[in-house]
Amino acid sequence: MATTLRDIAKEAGVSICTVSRVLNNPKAIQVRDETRRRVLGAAQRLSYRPNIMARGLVKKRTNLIGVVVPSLTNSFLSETVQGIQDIAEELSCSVLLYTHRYNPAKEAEYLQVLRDKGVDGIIWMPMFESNIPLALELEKEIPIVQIHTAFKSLTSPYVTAEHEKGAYLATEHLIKLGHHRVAHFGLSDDIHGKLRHLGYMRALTEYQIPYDPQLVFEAGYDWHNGYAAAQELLKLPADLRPTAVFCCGDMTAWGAVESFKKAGLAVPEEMAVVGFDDLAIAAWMEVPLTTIALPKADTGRVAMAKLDEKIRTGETESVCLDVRLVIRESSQSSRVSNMLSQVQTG
Amino acid sequence: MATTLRDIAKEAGVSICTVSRVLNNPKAIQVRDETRRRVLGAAQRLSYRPNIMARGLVKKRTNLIGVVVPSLTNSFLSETVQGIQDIAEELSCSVLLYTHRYNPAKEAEYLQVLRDKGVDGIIWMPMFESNIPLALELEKEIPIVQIHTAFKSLTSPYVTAEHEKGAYLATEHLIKLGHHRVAHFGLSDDIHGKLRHLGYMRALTEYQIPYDPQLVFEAGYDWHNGYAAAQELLKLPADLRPTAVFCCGDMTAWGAVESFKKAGLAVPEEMAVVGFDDLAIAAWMEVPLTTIALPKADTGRVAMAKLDEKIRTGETESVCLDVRLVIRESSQSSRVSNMLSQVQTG
DNA sequence: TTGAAAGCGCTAACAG
DNA sequence: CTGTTAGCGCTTTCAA
Repeated sequence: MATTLRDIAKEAGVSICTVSRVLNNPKAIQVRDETRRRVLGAAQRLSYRPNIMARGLVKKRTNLIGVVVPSLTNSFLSETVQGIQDIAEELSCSVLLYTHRYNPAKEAEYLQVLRDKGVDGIIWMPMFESNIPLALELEKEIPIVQIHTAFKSLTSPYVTAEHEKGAYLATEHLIKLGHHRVAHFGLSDDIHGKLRHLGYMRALTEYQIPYDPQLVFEAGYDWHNGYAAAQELLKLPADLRPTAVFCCGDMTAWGAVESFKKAGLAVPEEMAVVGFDDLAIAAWMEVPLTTIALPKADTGRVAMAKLDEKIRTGETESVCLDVRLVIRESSQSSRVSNMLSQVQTG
Repeated sequence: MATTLRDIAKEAGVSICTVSRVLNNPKAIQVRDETRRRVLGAAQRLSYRPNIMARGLVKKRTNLIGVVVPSLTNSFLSETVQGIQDIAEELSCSVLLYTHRYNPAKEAEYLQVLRDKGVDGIIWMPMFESNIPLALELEKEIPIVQIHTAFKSLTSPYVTAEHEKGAYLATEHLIKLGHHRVAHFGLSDDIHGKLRHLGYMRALTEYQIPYDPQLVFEAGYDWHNGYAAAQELLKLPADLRPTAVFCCGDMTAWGAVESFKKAGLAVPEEMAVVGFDDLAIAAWMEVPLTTIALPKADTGRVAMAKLDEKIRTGETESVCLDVRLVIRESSQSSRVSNMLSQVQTG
């Protein structure tokens, strides 16, 4: 059986409460040195470890936070979770992790389970509007921070990123490279997809390039989606074919690149491709991928810090983190990029 | 404030203990129907949710398990964790996740924290021998299941996979394809690396191919390692150059393939490549990668099931899960593979 | 069929 | 400086 305060008290010949005092106030003033030494010695000898549940029961604080995300089999989210963990550790707080795999009922269930477990707070990537009522209920009882996306009808703070701006930067980059027919592979029924599409549109507008709906292809975030969309694109008559495509994600872009290569199109010479996310693979592709770097781990880190603030002070601000255009070779030949970098450094 | 048993008791006009009885024994015999109804009604009305910590305190059971792995930014491990979660959910048990990022001190710390938190059991991917003494101590107090690799000096059961056999199958596959000079990119100071190297050696021996140390290159599991090892390999004089290489991981293989392509070598025609792991990317590469499929999610699922068994019965067996050769195009041209499949189906 | 009472291990006033 | 007391929310004998 684990040793308890009582055991130490007996061993040290003091009261339980004195033991508690010694153990909790690292530099306590209110304990005689001699006593302190005895207690510490006994604790050491009996290799005492506090019972977190008992402590939690009385302090109403578990040092446990819950995380609810759709999945981990997605390097994007796993990096975010990693970021959460990093800060959680600094705050010596543990992470209870739940992945609902895009199942609305599970998302709801996990949120509730987390509340029941008595976690101090929840970091949540909201996916289903159907769970808004539940979330409204929960956020009254427990601090919540939304990540990556946010239901604005909740009062809980969020940590997101400039998706729209990222899409704008990506598209602008292609336009500045001289492309006039820029396609977009993306999703129209998804929050991030919509924002990225919006950024794409804004760039076209600002650079006075007419919007051609034929150049927008529905495609999700998987490799296969990109591959398929590229196949569709290649069916366009030669004179309508775009010379560049902005993809909603790096995996999509990768699939597209493979598809283009298979069709005999050189990337970037005959088809420039830009992705979104800046996953590790972007740098490893045969033609390294130009993309938009999203704050993956940072989102997690900031969210955890905000949650902590919210738990302690009851308040915290939302933030929208910045994104960055990462220029590699899939959008331009290295000759061009060398010229560009000379211009920049010159 | 959350509603407690006391609130319900008052609302229903019964004792706290009766409430507890009703709520815990779904089909209890020992409560009058009328009473049961009143209690259930009150619980409903007050939207009661049990306080897990209080319950845990008295039952000495938290329905919490701990998972300690090196990292999540690794699709291999994130799939395993996903597998653990799947079964954990069925057992309605939550997962406390810790990633130590290959830091021995943290691994030790997390293991202890987990014990302190009062988790019912731990699933652990052991990484550092320096933590064996601690583990020996811990396994006396709390059920532990090792995954992916195992310290045999612990009595804790493990769930691993046939790495040696996988390496054997990969190498054998290349040999059967007619390759006589098969290189190996791998790690010599890592458990999995050693096993894979062993399997490679065994295949050579069984097929009476002399072992040439010049063909073994030290390379870790990252893309860059494969890329670098391939560069080294290409420095060999033409007559010594191997025609095939078995890599210790899919990322390594990917890096190698890119390196070969950049050097003008066609894969698989001039250089056959086989990986290990069967990550999602293996199927997406320009030349889909032949590889060894490891039970990633299954390892997690089985481990969680075993841990549960161990928690409940005190005993459970170790297992070594099987692996599978997945033949794609990086090891053989599609003509050959077509011929092969005809042979198989004919 | 129900309730009273003890206690899980810990913290936190309040006295001494 | 230290001990006494009460209680967190729940389960669980043991009686009634």
